[in-house]
Amino acid sequence: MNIGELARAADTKAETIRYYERIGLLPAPPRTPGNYRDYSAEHVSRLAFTRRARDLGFSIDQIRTLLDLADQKEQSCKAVDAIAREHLTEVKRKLADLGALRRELESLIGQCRHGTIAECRILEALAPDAASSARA
Amino acid sequence: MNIGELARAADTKAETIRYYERIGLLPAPPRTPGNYRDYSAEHVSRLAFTRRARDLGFSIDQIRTLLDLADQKEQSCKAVDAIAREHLTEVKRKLADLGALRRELESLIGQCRHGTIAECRILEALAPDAASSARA
DNA sequence: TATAAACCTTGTAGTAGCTACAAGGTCAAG
DNA sequence: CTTGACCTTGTAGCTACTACAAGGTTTATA
Repeated sequence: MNIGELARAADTKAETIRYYERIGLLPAPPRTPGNYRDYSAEHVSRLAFTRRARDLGFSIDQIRTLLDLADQKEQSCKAVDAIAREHLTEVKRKLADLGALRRELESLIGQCRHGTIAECRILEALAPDAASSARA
Repeated sequence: MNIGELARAADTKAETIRYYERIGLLPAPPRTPGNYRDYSAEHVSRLAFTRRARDLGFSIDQIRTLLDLADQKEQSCKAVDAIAREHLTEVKRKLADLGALRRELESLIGQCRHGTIAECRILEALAPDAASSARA
């Protein structure tokens, strides 16, 4: 299976696959006589795992660790759980930040009086102490 | 006022200020005889505006436009309002995405049975069709 | 058999928004 | 007059790709 076929199988781009190989996330496959990469089913599942984890927002480094862990069948899954929880915490933090941001933006927009730039409340609100740039 | 003072005044790093100058976001100030940048109050408020807008998640390009608009006092503030609304829409989209992500992660973590890697539900759930990498 | 289209190869540079150096110049204090 | 804290430029690094250029391979068709 060549790189284009793998790309279609795992819903990725060929360039991304080469990138993953370069950074050591996906093992380099054997080559055909014509120097094409020749992938197996193992590559497909490893790449599919990676893509799914990326969709869920795990970083490349976290995925690298997860893939390493996945190969140690006898170990406890504590470390896996820890990575997932760590990521969840991060997602919750971002949610809180974005929620606050949303409220701020809505308040900003709510102040618009549809007048001229000179009396624009949005620009005023953006200039914290509003010394000059929006009023000078 | 030199770059360090401006940095403290606008809660930024000197390197960031130089970067903003390089990309044309902050106008290049005059220089002292010793070739130090020499900033005025106008620079402080422009930078403060920029930082505030960055904190609210506006892109550098959006800020560039906002700063341009802020100088056209007679124009209507429609364009300003449009940029803010566009950004709010984007923030809402991200909130929805992150919310969905959070639910997925919570469900993932809720499945953990604290056993071995071989029976790890998190890893299983991450491998979409779970062909081999997590089970082979 | 020729040739063109559709693939593949490598390497490099670009994206956003900074941040972190290195190697050197300037300035204020003691 | 030296020490240390500043400043200068230029370049490379960060994340996770994406896009291209210049060339080689394979496959289909005329």
